[in-house]
Amino acid sequence: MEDSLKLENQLCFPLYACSKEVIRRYKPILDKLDLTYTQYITMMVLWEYGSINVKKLGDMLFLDSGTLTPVLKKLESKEYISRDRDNNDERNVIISITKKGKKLKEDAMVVPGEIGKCINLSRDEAIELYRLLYKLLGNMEDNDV
Amino acid sequence: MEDSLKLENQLCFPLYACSKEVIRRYKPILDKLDLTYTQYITMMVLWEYGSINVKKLGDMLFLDSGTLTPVLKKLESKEYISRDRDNNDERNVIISITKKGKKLKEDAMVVPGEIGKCINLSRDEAIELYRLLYKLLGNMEDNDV
DNA sequence: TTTAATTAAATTGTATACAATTGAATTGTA
DNA sequence: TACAATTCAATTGTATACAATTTAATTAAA
Repeated sequence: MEDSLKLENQLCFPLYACSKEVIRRYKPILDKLDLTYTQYITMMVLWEYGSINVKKLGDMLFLDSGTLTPVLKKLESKEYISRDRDNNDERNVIISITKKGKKLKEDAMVVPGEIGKCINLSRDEAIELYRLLYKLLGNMEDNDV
Repeated sequence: MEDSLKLENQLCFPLYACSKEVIRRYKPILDKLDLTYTQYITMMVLWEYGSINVKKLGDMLFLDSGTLTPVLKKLESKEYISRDRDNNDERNVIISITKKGKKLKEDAMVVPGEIGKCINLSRDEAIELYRLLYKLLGNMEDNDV
């Protein structure tokens, strides 16, 4: 294939560009909550589960401890979460949401709606995009193990 | 919406996760060429156009000079590109591919095929994903200006 | 035509990302 | 039970990303 190295013929590039551009759209919205995007998706897991250890959190977010540790320390300093060693297995650190962290969810409720405004895909398209992304994600995980 | 803040209900998150995972798949392949992903997509533009200024390159790659300057200095140190002020407008810096940079393309020809192996979408699905990503990207650019 | 506004690249500061390594805890096994 | 292998979080080192600022060059406007 002569053109296989053209930027416009890549599937990965629009994926990469789209991801960054969407996250850029999050910034002004999340700034009001004093959260970064990484902190926001971390809080999302905590809003849903209340507490979870770093390993499982990393599996969910596709992030390793090298990335998560500083993010979690930051969220701890903002008093949205607490970090404690697991007494049953001291290797694990359990992250738990605080009262202040739970309260933050109320302010965050507006975020998905705000982001939705700049997505501009039809409902069917959004569903199809979602399906394809998770299919791709699943395929790649299989090749891992 | 009660569940609008659940991770699994986000469209952005699989976009973000997918982008990172695919780029992670590039790493062992690009390591052989001693290129990072950002350096690789930069070289892609240069392989196609030969020379381009930093502003236009940034528009194409969705990257600003804060990101590009160090990437370009690195590629310059590897002698794949040269950086020169534009004599017609000294504000611009023109990036040009070198002989060594052109030669690198031969080795890079295998990359798209290697990546293709871990994508595992049907041809129709890949085309549809590509379409949706560029549609989303286009929509967001409109809301910019 | 002198000054004001704009533009482009570089710089600065903050926040990811991730590979590789380290150190402590736990598990598996001889 | 000892000890090797594994696991987890943290650390280290490198490379992005991007907002905001700075500096130099160019363009617009009074």
